[in-house]
Amino acid sequence: MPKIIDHKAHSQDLAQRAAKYFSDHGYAGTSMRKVAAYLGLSKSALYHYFPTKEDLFLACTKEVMAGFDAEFVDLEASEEENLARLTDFMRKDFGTEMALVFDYLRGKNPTEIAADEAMQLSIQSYRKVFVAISGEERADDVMARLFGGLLVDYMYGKRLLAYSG
Amino acid sequence: MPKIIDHKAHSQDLAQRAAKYFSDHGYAGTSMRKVAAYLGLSKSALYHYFPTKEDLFLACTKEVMAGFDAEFVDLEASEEENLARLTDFMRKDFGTEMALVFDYLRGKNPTEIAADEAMQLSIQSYRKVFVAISGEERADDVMARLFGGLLVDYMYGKRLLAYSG
DNA sequence: TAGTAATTAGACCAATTGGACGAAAAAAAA
DNA sequence: TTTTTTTTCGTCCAATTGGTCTAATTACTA
Repeated sequence: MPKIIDHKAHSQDLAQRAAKYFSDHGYAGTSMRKVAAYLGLSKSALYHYFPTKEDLFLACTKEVMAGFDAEFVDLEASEEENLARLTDFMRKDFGTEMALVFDYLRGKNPTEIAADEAMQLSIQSYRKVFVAISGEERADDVMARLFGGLLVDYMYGKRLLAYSG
Repeated sequence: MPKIIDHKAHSQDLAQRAAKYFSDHGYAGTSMRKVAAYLGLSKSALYHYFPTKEDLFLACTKEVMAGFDAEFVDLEASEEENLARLTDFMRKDFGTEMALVFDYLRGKNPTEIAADEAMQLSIQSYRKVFVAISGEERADDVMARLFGGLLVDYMYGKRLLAYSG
């Protein structure tokens, strides 16, 4: 009956690519027309996969927040080496991803954030990586230090504080 | 000749209040009409003070980024106490202020950020406070840890990592 | 009181927005 | 081939956008 396309897989692919546009332009700065053009399809086709703009945005944040993997850690390597690799990996998209996160959390109060499934899933999957690298006890502290280093570096526009390889 | 109003002081007051609206709604999500209504004046009046939307936004970021003072530090108190007070103070508006910063930096590359006067002025004024609290040598590290703690706490929706009073 | 300049209000404009809709095109099943 | 269902396209709409312009209002000076 249908065309060959795997609807779900195609949706995820679109959402993943659309995430870049959202984080580059912000939620309100992104129009369905423009993101459709960016993805190379018509507005109607985009609406076929995502009934509303918010549906698309939520799919995007899910894709971004999910795309992180505890297999990243190299058990052979030292903590230093692992943190340096992780830092380099995260630095690439830190600005755009944080912009997306702040857009997503905008207007939510702490209670709502704590209850937000996507956000909590995301940060827990980050945490797992730090537990694997630095152990349960020091994980939170190391995570805060690395995020903070990236944040301050981002605002400086320089590599200064974050570990690096 | 004019009405009594001090044009410059009035502008700054408007910008300071408008900053809240911008960080709550994002740049593209803020319309001149709505922010004018929020400020309690007409759109034309707002345009009288800020010729374009971008002028208003820049004035807002300047107000927010400038509003930080090295006199915050209590030389009598311990480092712990100073950091706890600073954390509590920054936690209040951390989400909205970071949202504004990320909106401001959106699309800029590291070189442009490093060359951006407002951003560099802002982070240096932060840094001064940390130098006063923890000394020149440890200032950057402590700053990164505190920012990171606030960031992770914000994403958790809980007080967990940041120092607190 | 009359004059003058800063301030405000409201109508107006072209462009863009999110979304709805019906019809065309594509590809599988019969 | 014919049917059926998914995917795509282009058009249309009311609402909102940033910004301009003219007219009214204000509060000071003379």
